[in-house]
Amino acid sequence: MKNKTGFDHDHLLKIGDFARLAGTNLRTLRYYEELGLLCPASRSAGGFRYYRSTDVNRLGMVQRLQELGLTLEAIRELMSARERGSNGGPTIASVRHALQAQDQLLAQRQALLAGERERLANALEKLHECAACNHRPEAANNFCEPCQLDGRALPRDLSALFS
Amino acid sequence: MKNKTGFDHDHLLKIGDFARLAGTNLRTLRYYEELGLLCPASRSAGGFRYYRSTDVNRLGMVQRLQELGLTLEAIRELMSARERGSNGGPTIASVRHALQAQDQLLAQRQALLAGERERLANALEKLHECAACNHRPEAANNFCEPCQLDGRALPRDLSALFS
DNA sequence: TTGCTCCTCACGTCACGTGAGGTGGC
DNA sequence: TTGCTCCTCACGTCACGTGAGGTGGC
Repeated sequence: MKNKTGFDHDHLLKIGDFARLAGTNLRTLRYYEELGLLCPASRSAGGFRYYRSTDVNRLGMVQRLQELGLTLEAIRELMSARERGSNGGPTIASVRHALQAQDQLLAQRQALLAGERERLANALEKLHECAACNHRPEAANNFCEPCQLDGRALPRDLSALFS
Repeated sequence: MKNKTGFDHDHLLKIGDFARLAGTNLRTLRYYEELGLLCPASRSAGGFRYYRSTDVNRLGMVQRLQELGLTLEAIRELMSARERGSNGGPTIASVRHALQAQDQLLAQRQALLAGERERLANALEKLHECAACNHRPEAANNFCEPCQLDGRALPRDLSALFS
């Protein structure tokens, strides 16, 4: 079960298999290793990277944090769980801190999205009124006469598309 | 009220003032013009860009769509409201379509975020159990003995941070 | 006229994409 | 041994960041 380098590669995946499992590609994995974000568990004598299958979970977290707009450097810091316990691994407290920080980011983003959807709904409602009106806003003025007279501003999301 | 180029620049903003108003910077505005995403309403004889203040709404929509991960090219297409009415402006139908497409993207993202928060909550709960246990998962095995015995896998979000 | 703002190159950066040319592993 | 996978450069791209050197506008 050991190869000639003396390292047991059972249960480890070559980069291609790991990439398929994780839904990413070779270039990205090599780049993440360069940044110290996700390193292979070992290398063969010929330089082949070998990954633990459980590291797909780590990669998944990186991907989800990227969707929130964090840079890879910020992600590395957030996931590094800086304090290390007596066994060399992260402490319970540091892991909790990292998870709570992520939850805060998610909650903030949720609030933004809810606000944006509400604005879109308002814009669509107003657009329904516009459909029954014989005026159209134009880029140059951003108001139609009827709305201008009663002081109702055009919703921003309509202004964005009519100009 | 007209300058020597014969163009009325009243109510128009120079790029710096527009950038401040919109919460962006000069380079970004020039780049968006290059892509045809947001063009100044006019130029002075000396080449100065002049923007309509209402175009901050258009820029805001670009920024919100960027946060959803769309490329600038995809944003340009989504906001171009391709069909144009008899007055040269976009039609009610094309604007409605663009707004509804955005709402779908937002709804999808909301669903993802809700799922992620649920997973984080599960991980934090499990972590609370771990705090009362004298084993710690390690990168090499991803399981502690007690959990391995009763077949409960480590939540992915914990695996991500313990390995 | 002074000073602040604007202009156009043009090179740098981040997070990869995409070959080129060569070698490892079952 | 064959063929598929992997390796390391290294240049390209997207969405800007950041000067350099020069000009416009009230």
